[in-house]
Amino acid sequence: MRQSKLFTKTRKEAPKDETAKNAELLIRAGFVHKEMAGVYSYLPLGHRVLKRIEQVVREEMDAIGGQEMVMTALQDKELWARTDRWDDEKVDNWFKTALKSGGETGLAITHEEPLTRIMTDHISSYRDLPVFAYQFQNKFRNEMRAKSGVMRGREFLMKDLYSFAATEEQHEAQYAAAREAYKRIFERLGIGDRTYVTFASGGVFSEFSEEFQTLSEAGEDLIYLDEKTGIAVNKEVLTDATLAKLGLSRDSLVEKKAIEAGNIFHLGTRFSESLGLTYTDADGSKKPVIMGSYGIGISRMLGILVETLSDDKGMVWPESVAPFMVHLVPVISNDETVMAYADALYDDLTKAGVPVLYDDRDLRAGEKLADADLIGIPARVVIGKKTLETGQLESTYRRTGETKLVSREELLAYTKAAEQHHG
RNA sequence: CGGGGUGUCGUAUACCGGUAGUACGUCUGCUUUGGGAGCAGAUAGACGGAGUUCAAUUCUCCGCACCCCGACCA
Repeated sequence: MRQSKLFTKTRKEAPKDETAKNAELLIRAGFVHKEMAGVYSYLPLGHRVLKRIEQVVREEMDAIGGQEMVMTALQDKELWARTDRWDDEKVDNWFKTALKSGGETGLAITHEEPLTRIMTDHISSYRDLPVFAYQFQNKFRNEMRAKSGVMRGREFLMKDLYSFAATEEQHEAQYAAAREAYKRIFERLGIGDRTYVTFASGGVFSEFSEEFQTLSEAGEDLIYLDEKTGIAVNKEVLTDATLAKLGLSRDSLVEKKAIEAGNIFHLGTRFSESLGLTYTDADGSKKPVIMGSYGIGISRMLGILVETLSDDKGMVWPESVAPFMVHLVPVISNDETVMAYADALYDDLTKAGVPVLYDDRDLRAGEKLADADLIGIPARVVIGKKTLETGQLESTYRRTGETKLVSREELLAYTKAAEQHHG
């Protein structure tokens, strides 16, 4: 992509009403636009990252047998009344609206109910189980207080996976598979080393749920981490009884701020029983389906990556989700030879399938380089007089700041390796 | 939802019951070109509605929006 054609622009200053680092940088770099508190539009660069995060998640969901689908945002009030999750007394963060034809609808806060009902059309025998189904879909939650930029929005993109099993063993296997898939996802997104499986409140369905908490000063949660074992406990369930159950001692725990990157739940038969999702077992008996649900906030992940991986110059995208792999920056834009060289290189790289952002704008070096640092593409290739003389490409890696001279072949090999390593 | 705070060009600010100014940014042109350069010109603002007043950005009231702390957060 030629940067001169990119409709978004960078800015030197963040809006005065943004204090969250993720929102400041994302807005300054033109990745997102704030519509109102907790509601953000995703502009081309932000959208590219979002799509790539989605792709990493999709691959891992597919790898465990997940079947992708997409459900509606508008919800049937009657359905939710059957599980007692429509009443404002029970669930207070619905966006509800009147239907012109009479009645009422609401925007989905989650999708256990509709999917369970859908499954009643398709699951009737133990032979139909197990099933994993997932989607990427906007969720709407009427939060009392939106904050932390894109990490706590009223409208946000979420991947939600649901599991349906015949037996407890089958369910445990599904749960374990999802848990492992989540670990791989956070690993691939570059935050595996600072993301911990954390015991948290299980809600009404089970004693505990497991959260994937990413350490960050911007975190809203407090977790207690046993650094030796890597086991963590959310403050909300930190009791002596819990610690005893987990074999942890208070003395070895350190308090850390963290952001919830994902959460996985055992749902038991709570939904299948109230919505009549049953199957006939081999012996002819009717049984409720055992369910689980597993969520990752995709748009929140964008914020987590900015919060945890950026530096004082700007964002630093991991290769797995970067909007482009290479930022091609000719630094003497009034030099025809330099620009011709850069043009040709841009064409070659593009033809070779390398996603390149080409800064063909007529600006001075300082501005281009500052923008490149802000946008955070993994490899920056600077074209200047030196390049013309040596034919070597001056590559700087955003994460390490390391600069080295490489050949075109080496640059291609790097992008390919990055592609492979991170999928 | 409880508490606190803020609304003046995009940002930071100034002044004031009487024509709203400055800096930076942004835009245009020229010069310049390896880390946000220079010159010239231009653009753009009082959150909204009532009220008081000859006159309101300024005072009063009512809204609205945004931010922060807490609570909440399948």
